[in-house]
Amino acid sequence: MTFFNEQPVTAADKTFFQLRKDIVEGEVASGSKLSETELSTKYAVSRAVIREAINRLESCNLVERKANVGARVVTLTPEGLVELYQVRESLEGMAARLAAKNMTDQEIGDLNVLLNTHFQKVKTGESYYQEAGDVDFHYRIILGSKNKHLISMLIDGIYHLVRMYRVQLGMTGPRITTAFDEHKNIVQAICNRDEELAEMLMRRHILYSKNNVEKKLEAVN
Amino acid sequence: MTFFNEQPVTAADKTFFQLRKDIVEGEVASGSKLSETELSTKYAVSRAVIREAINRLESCNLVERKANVGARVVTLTPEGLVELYQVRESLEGMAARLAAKNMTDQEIGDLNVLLNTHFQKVKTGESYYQEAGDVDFHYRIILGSKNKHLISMLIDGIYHLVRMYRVQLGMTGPRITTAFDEHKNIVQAICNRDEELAEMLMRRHILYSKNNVEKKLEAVN
DNA sequence: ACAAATGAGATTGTCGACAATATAACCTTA
DNA sequence: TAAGGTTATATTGTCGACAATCTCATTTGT
Repeated sequence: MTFFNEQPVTAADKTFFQLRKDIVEGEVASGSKLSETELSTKYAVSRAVIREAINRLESCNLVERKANVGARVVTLTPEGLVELYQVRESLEGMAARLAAKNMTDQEIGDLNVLLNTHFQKVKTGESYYQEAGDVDFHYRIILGSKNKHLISMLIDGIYHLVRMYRVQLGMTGPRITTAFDEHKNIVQAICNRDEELAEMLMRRHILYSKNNVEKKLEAVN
Repeated sequence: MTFFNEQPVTAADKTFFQLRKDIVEGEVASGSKLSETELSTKYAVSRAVIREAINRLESCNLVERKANVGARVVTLTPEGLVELYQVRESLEGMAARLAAKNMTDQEIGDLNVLLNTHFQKVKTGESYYQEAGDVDFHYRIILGSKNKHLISMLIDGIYHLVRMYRVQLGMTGPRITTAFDEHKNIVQAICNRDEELAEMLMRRHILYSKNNVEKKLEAVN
């Protein structure tokens, strides 16, 4: 998976990545306050570095900040999850449309290869698919859109929040084979350069995914 | 117009707003370098404040930053404009869909009132409509979606860049009366709680708008 | 007893100085 | 002369200290 090729260069980068990881994986609790002095001792950097990291986390929608008061990790709610999937439906639908238009034949070929490797794993019953595989599939289509803003909004803007919901609410269940078929149909539409269909199928795919996630959410509560 | 109710509280806020205004309106040239020391003397604040402002501007897609090198104001290109409108089509389409679902009857009533005042101004030939009126219309529907991420992405994320294109490429021409009719139909769909149609009409509206803007862009070059 | 005012403590916001890095001019050498 | 290395300069990154603001407990007055 060629996902996280972003590599830190400054101390603020490292701190940002580390803090983001800790938040997404729940090591820093959802809803908890982010004290600048406390974090600066914990991560052994100055407050200026922490402040920059927190600012970037705010851009990712992972923390909320109030002037002269401070920053808190976002709280996860069913409503928030629904809103997130609504945005995903919209943006990733458009991404699929643009991918059908802009991906090279080479890239589409690679996508088919990826799908085949997933198919092998699904057949042998490996559970690898759901997490990394699904992410990788969506990631490639997003990049395939070749739209800078779309890519930035999805990858930098909401992907980590989606992952935070998945990790912290334990959304790593099945829905493997059906999701695989949906992926296959989306790729087929992209192969055919059918923008309209690619968008529609991607939107449905995310809608199904949302319904599935909501069902699990109800089961938990 | 109740657009900019955001009011600065810290020095970083003020500097951010001022710098954003200067960039959008072209006072700070597109593509120019943002020197931290230079700006700190110009705006009479410390470099820390400037750095925070620049970080926020990066989140708005108004400047691009490279580690250890610095920040530059984004350059405006025809391709960038197309990408921006593609994202708008996607997000504002979804906003219209959600507005048809989530706006209160009161809010829809207010929207109709707004439309009527615009109609009066269009009839008497005032050009006020295009700029502020169009913005206000879209703004209300975005807020009407009641979706936090959608609102944040559109208002904080891309609106100012859209405005930067409009101002600097002189996109303040006609397309008044036809756009008005499109607005009217969108509101009608929202009145009828027809989510499907509201989204479709909004997407078309933005598509037309994009084509119109592109035509002007060609005329300029 | 309750509400508003006051003050102590802690947290965020801002600042100037220093360290690390990139850019560009200059020098060296083939 | 051109290519490569080196130094000088300027810019960004990081730090600790101080100022401004908020929070909350205590006090004060009715």
